[in-house]
Amino acid sequence: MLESLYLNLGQHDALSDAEKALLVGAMTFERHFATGQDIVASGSRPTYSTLILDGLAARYKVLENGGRQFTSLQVPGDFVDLHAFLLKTMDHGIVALSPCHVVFADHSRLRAITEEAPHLTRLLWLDTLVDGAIHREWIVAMGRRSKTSHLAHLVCELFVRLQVVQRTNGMSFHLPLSQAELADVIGLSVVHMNRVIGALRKIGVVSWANHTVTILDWHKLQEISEFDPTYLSMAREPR
Amino acid sequence: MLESLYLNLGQHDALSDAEKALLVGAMTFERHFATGQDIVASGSRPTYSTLILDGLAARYKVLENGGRQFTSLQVPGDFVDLHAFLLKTMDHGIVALSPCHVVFADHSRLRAITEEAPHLTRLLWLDTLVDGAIHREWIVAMGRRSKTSHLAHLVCELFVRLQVVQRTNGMSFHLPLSQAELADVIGLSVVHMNRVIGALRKIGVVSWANHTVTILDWHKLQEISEFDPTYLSMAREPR
DNA sequence: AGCGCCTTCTAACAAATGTTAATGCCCGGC
DNA sequence: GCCGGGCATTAACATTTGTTAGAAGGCGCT
Repeated sequence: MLESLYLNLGQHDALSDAEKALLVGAMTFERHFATGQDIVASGSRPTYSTLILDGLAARYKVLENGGRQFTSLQVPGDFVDLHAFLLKTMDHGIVALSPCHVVFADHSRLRAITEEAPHLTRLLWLDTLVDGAIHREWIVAMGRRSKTSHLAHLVCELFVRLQVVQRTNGMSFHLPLSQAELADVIGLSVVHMNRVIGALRKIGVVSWANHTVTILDWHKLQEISEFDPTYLSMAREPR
Repeated sequence: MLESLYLNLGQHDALSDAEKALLVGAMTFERHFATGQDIVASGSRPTYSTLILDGLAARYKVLENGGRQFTSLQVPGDFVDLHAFLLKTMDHGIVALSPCHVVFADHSRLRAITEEAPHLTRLLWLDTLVDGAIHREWIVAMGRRSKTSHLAHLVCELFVRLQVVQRTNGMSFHLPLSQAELADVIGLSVVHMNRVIGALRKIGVVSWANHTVTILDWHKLQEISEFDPTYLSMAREPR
């Protein structure tokens, strides 16, 4: 059941069978969320952390003027609120962007892992560090890239992350986001989001229809976005 | 010597004397960096992590067109590259924005802490999680706040973080950033950065001169920026 | 005091992005 | 098959932000 988690953690360093067993043992119950449902509410203090088995979710904050900003997209194999294990209080919400199948890991069992399994602890820590590295890349994209480049970068990132957990199909992947939702990822108005997607299409590097993105020219896409996957720490080495 | 680190980690949960001793034991040698010097180079694989004892530093990435974006500001008590302990390869550089006094912690000794001191490990992990929470807040600011609100938020954040490590003076703090550097924080052109600072001044919520920021109206500043310190996890509770 | 350099600040204009509104398309419910 | 609602797309116009250029201020150095 935890295959995608093994793929996610295992891309950085080898996972032993004992460690896999500890992860299985940390899981309590499973649940399904419908599109648009909150998986974790902002301000809550969960006593478990949520692992996505299938589906797409996102962290978000809402401002007083009603504006919403997604701060991350979460794919299968991601612990969407592993940080709440130590941060305690959620400072943001997490919403299902597609039907999501998740499983909950109890904080008490995660704590036991930190007491007894240092290597696995480091891998979980690393998982949150990669999260931070992705945040930094988003900050750079928002601050200093053109919007076209930003979107291209996002496509590259999602493709690579989904490939790790075997959710790509050739050079295509499913992206169940409306343009309004995408605008809340990039930080744009819907109208301009539409223009930017049109620009990427026009260049001919991607086709984008029916919520399916197909990369037509990976090399050029990478060039436009200056995408360098170093920040995803995909090298398998002792951690 | 590590007072500011104790203040930083200790704001989240109590630090025992044994833990403080472990931290002291992890430190190897000290060093000074001049303004503008790189403390850690992008692409390097450091075998130690750097703790700021005094001074201001920043993480940054540079794009091909020469644009630079800071992805975080680091104050005394911050481990600027604790994440490199597990990420291994630096995907960004770290530069001194003022004269910096730092001390290096060997990765082998940090690793020993993860093997032997679970609670201290969780506090160090937490430190990187707060880092991530700050990143998320920056993403929200870049994506959905007005530039004035973004700058106001930054002022609030820095004030609170500096207060924790006792680097404020009443409602003032020293911010040794040129407007060009500030523009690389917010993601603006220098000219527009100047306009935005002018706007904040005009509203009368801050005075800003000689690299010293004084908050004249905390309440209004907080209102403009919708600053809510929850994300900094300043509550002291078991972690 | 005078010089050179960096930084702040302004102006004028150009480009990017937001807003409002309208159109057409697709898809599910009846 | 028809209707209604959400979504994608486009247009026209407003606002924000960037660019280029230059003036003015501060500050260390000689």
